[in-house]
This record gives sequence, C-alpha cells and structure tokens, in this order.
Amino acid sequence: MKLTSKGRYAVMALVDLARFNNVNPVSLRDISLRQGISLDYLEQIFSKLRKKEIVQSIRGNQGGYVLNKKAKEIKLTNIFDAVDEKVKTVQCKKDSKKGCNGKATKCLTHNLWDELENHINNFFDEKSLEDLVKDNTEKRV
Amino acid sequence: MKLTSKGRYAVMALVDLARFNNVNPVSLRDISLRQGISLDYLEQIFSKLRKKEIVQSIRGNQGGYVLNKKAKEIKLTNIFDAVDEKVKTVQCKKDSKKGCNGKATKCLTHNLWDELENHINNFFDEKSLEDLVKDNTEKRV
DNA sequence: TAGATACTTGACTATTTTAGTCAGGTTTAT
DNA sequence: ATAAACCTGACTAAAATAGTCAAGTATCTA
Repeated sequence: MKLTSKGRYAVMALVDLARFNNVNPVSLRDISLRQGISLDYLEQIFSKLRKKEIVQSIRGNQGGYVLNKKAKEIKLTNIFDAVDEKVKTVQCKKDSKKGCNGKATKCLTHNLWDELENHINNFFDEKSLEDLVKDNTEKRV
Repeated sequence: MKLTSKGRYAVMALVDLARFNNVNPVSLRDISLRQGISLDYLEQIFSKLRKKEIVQSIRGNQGGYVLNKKAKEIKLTNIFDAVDEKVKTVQCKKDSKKGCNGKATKCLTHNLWDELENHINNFFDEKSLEDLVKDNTEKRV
C-alpha cells in the first residue's frame, strides 16, 4: 500500500498555495519552483482541482490560482477525491452478483478491508488544509 | 493509495488456515480452491510467510502448513511485513542529506504523512488473526 | 521402495499503473 | 501586440503487479 505522487503533490501544492492565498493569485510556475514539481504535471493536477471547485483559475498575465473555499473547509478527502487518489482495499463491492474472488459469499476478510477503509478515511475527513498550514507556520518559528 | 493483492491474499489465506489449524496441516491446494487464489502465487506468498516464521511447513503426502504462533499473536503488521506490503507515504526518510524532493528542508507536508503512517500502522498493530477468525465465525451463524 | 502428494525455488512475462513529457493551443493584463 | 499563464489531450518510459512456468526436493502411505 502506498500513496502515489499525484496525491502528495496535490496536497503539497495546495498547502503552498494556501500560504500565499491572501495576497495574489499564485502561478503554477512559482509552485513548481518552490516545491520541485514538474510544471506540466502540476497543470494536470490543477485541472482536476479546478473541476472539483477546490481552486479557481485566473487566466492571463499575472494570473494563477486561488483557493475557491476557505482553507478550513477543504479536507484532505476532497483533495484526494479530486485527483483520483482513492483508498481502495478490495475489489468486490461494485459487482453485486459476485462476492469477492468470484465466490458466492463475501471473502473471509471483507469486513476487515471495510473497516480499514473507514479508519483511513476518517483521518482524511478530519484534516483540513488549514490544519496543515498552521502545522507548518508554527514549526517555522 | 491501494492495498495490493499480495497483502490481501496473504491475510485471506492465513484466516483460512487458522480456521482449520487445530486439526491437520492445511495444503495450499485446498486454500487455493477455497479462496480462489492461484496455487503458484500462494506458494510465493507462503514462502515469505515461512521465512518470517509465521507459518511452518510440513512436507510430503498429507503435508501442508500450520501456524507457527498462536493466532492471537499474529498481527496484521507481521503479515504485511512478511509479504513486503508496506504503508509507504513519502520518499524522503532514508536520504538524510536531502529533504523531500531534493530540497534542503522538509516538505510542507512531511509531518502529515508521518502521522498518516502511524494512524494506519496502529490499526494493523492491533488487529490479530484471532480477531479476524472470530469476526468470521460469529457472522456465519 | 514406488509413487503420489505437497512443499521449494527461481526465472520469466503480460498487463497495468505511474509519473511524467510534449505539443499546441486559448485567455487576458499591460 | 505580446508575454505570462492557464488549458487540453495525446503520448511514453519505467516500474510495479499479478501472476505463470519449470524443475526440482522431501516425506508419507501402500
């Protein structure tokens, strides 16, 4: 189990953005330079964030992105959801005909993965962008 | 983020094994049939479980595998560890020279991933094979 | 002691996912 | 006008995943 770069980058970029958000739109170029993330890749990521209305774009010269909601209202769940980073533990949910692994019944560990999924999602539901920004400015003395 | 099949299969197979454990060694062939997991793949998985002393093998006719410890003492952490399923959230720990993404300092979200990792690992540390077996026999009415 | 059962090991591979790159736009402030 | 910056879709190299395949070795039972 691992967290992919796309999810990590999305969160990093948004924390970066949130810290400068009150002043001006932040260009992806700046985020790219500060965070060491490829510009092209950032564009892909922000395209998704915009579609989910987490950020708002401002085109043209001096443009960039701003948050579309208060940092407090943006939860990690929303971010991961936007970039298709899911906690996916078991394949047997959508297929209502079959249980897990094509068996008629639920697999022996079905409930376990459900529980785990909830456990992780709770963590993501509670953490907001604001928490992360605070966490960081505090430590920066 | 997702859990891979290897980890899922390892847990499924061990729960299966644990349920029959008191009687006789359980052959991989039986587990393969009951759980719908490829025999060859199970062999790979059990080879790892044996090396970590989670199971014990009994060769020859009527052979198979038995648990090497009490089900209560086998935690999910041990299982995942044995099959190389790790909760891996961020790449920047081992390289002590660099911070995350080659920057001098920790990335903005470094602490977040640490926290998440702990959160998940706590879940795995607490759940034992015995819990899973109980969970299952109860529901089977 | 023959034969079957079942573990053991290592190499190989098709498929999918990931982490981007690349090219060619469009919009808008100055 | 033009440069900065967003926007989109197609493409791709590399890695991980989920196995398969082959050739054993050990041990129980008849």
